[in-house]
Amino acid sequence: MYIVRMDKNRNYEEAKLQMRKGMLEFCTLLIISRGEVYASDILKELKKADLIVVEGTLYPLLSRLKSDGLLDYDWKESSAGPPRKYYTLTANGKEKLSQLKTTWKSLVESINTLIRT
Amino acid sequence: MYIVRMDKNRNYEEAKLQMRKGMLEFCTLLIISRGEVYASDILKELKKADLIVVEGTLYPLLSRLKSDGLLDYDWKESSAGPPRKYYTLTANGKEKLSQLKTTWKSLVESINTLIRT
DNA sequence: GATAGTACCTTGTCGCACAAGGTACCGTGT
DNA sequence: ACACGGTACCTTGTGCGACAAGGTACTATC
Repeated sequence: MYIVRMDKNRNYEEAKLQMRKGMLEFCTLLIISRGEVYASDILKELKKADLIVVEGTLYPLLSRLKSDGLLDYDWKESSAGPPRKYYTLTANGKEKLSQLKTTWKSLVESINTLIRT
Repeated sequence: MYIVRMDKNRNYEEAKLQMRKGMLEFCTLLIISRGEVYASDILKELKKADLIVVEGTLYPLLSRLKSDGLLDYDWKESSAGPPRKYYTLTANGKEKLSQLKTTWKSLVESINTLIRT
């Protein structure tokens, strides 16, 4: 006898309609899609985009994305310091990102319409 | 002897750097700025913009904005049904909205740059 | 005076962003 | 050899807010 959990907040079909919640996720995927990066790189990029994030936010997010199968990582040694986790998008991650891009565009469209009216 | 609460999450100076959290707030202010509306009107408009919201989300939000001095309301009778609360922006609300518009534009800029790169 | 429609609001749950703190690896200086 | 400063990973505890579900109250119609 199994109990089926709906896992509401990981429902990616509905995520389409909740873009505001996924901003950070979207940007993170976006940054990773541009090339292998590790956590500190991502933090730097997010800050450039005025999306303030701290480690305590980013690491759990990366773990979530990993366990959702959107990300993968490889350990690579650093010339100075401990090894780093370099993240890449999986096929699912790319798929997801492309959906999010579409949603993003239509959200921007909608809000710009609101602003102009 | 008073205890001073910092009330972290109502700090509107920092809100500039946390746009993603304020999407819903932003859109709500935007909608109200276009003319007197009541809750159901706002819900309809938000849904048009693909920002799914339910009553249980909107009412507390409106109360928060009211107690922050960004909104005001007047009771008006309806031709059919109970009276309605029609919301308007206060001076502070207009000020806040104009800040948020600026932040929104620069956020869109940043993300579009990320997308293009 | 029941029902249907509209409108406002509250309660309980859960995920997430954050602050703060913790572990571990590496090279350099003494 | 070992203490340190720098880097990188991760966890724990707190509070807010989005949501689902349920509740109150007013109006008109049958």
